[in-house]
Amino acid sequence: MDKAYDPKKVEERLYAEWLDKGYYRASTQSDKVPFTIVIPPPNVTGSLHIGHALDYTIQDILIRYKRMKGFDALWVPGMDHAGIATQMVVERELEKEGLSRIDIGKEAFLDRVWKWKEDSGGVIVEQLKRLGALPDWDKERFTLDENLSRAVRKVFVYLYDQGLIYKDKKLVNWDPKLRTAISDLEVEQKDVEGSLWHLMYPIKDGDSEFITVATTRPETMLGDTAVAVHPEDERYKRLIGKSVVLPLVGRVIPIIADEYSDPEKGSGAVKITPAHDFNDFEVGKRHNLSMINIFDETARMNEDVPTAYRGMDRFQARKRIVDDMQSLGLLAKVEKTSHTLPYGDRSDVVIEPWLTDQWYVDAKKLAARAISAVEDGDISFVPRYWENTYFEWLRNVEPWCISRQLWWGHQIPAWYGPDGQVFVAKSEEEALETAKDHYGNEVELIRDLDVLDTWFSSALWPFSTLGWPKLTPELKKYYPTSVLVTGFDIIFFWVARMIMQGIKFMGDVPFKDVYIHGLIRDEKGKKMSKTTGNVIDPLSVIEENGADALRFSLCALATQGRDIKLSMSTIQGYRNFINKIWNASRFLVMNLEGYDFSLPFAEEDLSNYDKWIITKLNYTIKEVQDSLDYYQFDKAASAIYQFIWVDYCNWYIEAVKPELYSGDERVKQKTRDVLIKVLTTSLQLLHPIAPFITEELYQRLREFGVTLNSVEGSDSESIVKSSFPEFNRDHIFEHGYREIEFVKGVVVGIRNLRATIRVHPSEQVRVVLLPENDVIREYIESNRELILNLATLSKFDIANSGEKPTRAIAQVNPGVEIFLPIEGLIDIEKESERIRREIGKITKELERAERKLASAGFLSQAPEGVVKKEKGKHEQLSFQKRKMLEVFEKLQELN
RNA sequence: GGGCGGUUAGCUCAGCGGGAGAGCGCUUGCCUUACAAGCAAGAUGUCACAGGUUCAAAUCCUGUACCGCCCACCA
Repeated sequence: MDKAYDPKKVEERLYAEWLDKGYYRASTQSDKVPFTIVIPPPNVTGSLHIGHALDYTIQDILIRYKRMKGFDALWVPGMDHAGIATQMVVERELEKEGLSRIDIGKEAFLDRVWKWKEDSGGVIVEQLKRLGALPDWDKERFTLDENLSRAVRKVFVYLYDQGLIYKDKKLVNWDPKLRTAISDLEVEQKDVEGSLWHLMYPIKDGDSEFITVATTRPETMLGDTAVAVHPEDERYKRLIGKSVVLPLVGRVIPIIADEYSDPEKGSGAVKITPAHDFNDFEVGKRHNLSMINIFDETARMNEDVPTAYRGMDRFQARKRIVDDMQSLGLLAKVEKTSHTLPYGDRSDVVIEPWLTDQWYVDAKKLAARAISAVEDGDISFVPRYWENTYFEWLRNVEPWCISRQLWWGHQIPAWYGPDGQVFVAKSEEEALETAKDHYGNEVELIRDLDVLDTWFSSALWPFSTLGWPKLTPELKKYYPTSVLVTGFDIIFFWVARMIMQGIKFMGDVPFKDVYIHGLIRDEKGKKMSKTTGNVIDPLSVIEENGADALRFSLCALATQGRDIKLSMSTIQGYRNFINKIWNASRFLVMNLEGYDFSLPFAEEDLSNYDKWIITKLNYTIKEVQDSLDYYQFDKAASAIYQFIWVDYCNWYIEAVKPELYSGDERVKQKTRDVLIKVLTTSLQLLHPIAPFITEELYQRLREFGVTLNSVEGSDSESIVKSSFPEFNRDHIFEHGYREIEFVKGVVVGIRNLRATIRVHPSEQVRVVLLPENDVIREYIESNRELILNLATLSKFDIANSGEKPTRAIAQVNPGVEIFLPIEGLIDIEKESERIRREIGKITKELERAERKLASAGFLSQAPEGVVKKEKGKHEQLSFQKRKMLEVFEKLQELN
């Protein structure tokens, strides 16, 4: 074996093998209990970033874990067509050729998109493989697949028939760059510095009288149809009912009274532009105001504004209007102000409220059951506090605008007759059929040009990927899925909508748990972004350190309820851990030559440290299982890390080396067996997190005859299919465990003394141990060899009380005094300082124990076990303190 | 304006009613035949602050401060 682990020599080969052998497959034929995850489908335009890496690593860990636990584990992979994102990519491509989608037309454009998808879309799928993720590739889905599209149409028609989807003409968030409506969720509020312009509107027939309104968007004045004041506002009461002449336009518009007008804000009078402001729209409806649209779809001034401004961009028009108002002397003042503006999350341009016909989902009606599903515990969020966020949003949910004026996506299944009558149907044939009935004769229909919001189809993902609307065996077996793993940023976009649709169409929740992980940030806590240049690219991390190191890092950092700060040095630390396992295995392999696995050993052959490591292993198994069952990935990782590195490598292997090199074949046999058993079990515990190295090492050990049981039976050919270790109460050896823990303390004590006087490791020293009682004397006696070996001593003496060495440095452990006699001079000052510090520490703890034991309340009200423990602690501490004081006195005598 | 999360070692974070922990970093000594991507030993804390509950509080409650996020509003 190489001296260091080289992931490059391993990962690609093993992944190909897993594919080849079909380990990823779930099967409806199997009678195992299903465990299902559907992947949050990445955009077809996407490439793997570190956030994906976290999301998929967690899912792969769960799937691999459950598969080993004997579940029929299904992980459905797939991609999202990502309407806007994909259309933008292809449009940019066209732009380079000097073309626009309008130039080539819809048909040709869609052909281009599909071609793009075939050629360069979906690279993320290949990258998933680099990560070691092993979903069921046979079940890969795409949101525009025929069956998924069928599901979309069926859902649309059904909801339409129930009145839960409807068409409405009102203000929407209009993205003038993408030229489409977007939903509330796709609007980002940003703080910006702007101006507040106070405009003077002349009162009609008023003697050069003006009313002043304030606005941050002066260009919208061209669409003003009223000025509103508060009915109780004394300043303006007398003007109510009068009119103003809208400057630049000349339109006469009324001054109306409406509670919406806030006397505290601006001038107290507010211009009303019903076609371009959500609040004004409401005011307009209340007062029957006309709605004058002044923008075209790109937010340029249209034909309904004075000639001077026609065709102007909105910001150009703004400047011009302000200038014109100023020259007319109608600009009262300009204030600097900071306010928030709506931006499109994709286009990053300012959104305009625009009056259009759009399709809406009545989300409020669907929300009720989605709320109760979580309230009733049919779905649990992990961590739980996300439920509040979920409730808050759903309880105040607004109609969901689902139509998009794009080309790439699911075209809305609605057709219009000659008179504008709408026919919603699953197919054109059906629509024609219905239309024929309606009109009494055959007519031509025109299909709605809009497509659906991408999230409309992803909301169906948990059941559409399993075959719905067909009642497939997959749908029956794997729905509802077990857990959804995702980030908090799409709780509204996706999670809530899946729950609404799942309950509506399947009559059951789409998943039982929702594990919400944090966002990955850079080491300083900043969001990673390409423009800041602080991104960690998972693929180059894999290239440098291997997929296992990346996966283990992400797992170890995946604590609940916190964002993750990731740095390269952290990853390197875990890379070292992966390498450590490699070397421990290498050590074993070096000692396996000519070894016969067929010879069993009996439990009575086990030494106390065998029992100690087996006990530790069992506790670790329990810890790992419990942690994974409750999505505590960090705990699982650290339990394994601690066990393998500290317990197994640093203590057990070191303790066992002499036996391994001894001539006693029986002992050698036993030791190798324990070493191998513990290592392979550790590899299994680690496998869900670090699949490559564990498989590689298992394959190498198999060459020596090592085997693992598979979930189906004996001798698993791969660790992927091996059966996850189970906690075994019979393998908890309390006595041996405690004894070794004591011995470890003695060893550390001796090493500590050696380090204090800087004895060279190879230099042999004599040590005297003075046990407090016979039980401890026996412990020491029976572990003599172990102590000698681990503390690198040639011998030590066990003294009786009264036989303390006079010239020695000392250390007091619970139950035993440790002396290291010194030939030369002791640096009394330094040594005194060390002991003083020790005594100080002990004293502090002792005082606390004394205080507790002196409290009547504690003795009467604390549980018995706690009191007993406290007494034991007190006893130990007073022994340590007493003896340390003696040591200290002796030291002073030497002085 | 409403809500959520955080504040523990130099850094990153566990712990969430009964002995303040880990990793990294730091100090010291070691190339000890698995590993220097390593081994051994060590130092480091008003657990943000103020009250309260309790025999017992980093942990539970109330309030404050600061940091971060989400939602809503802004003429």
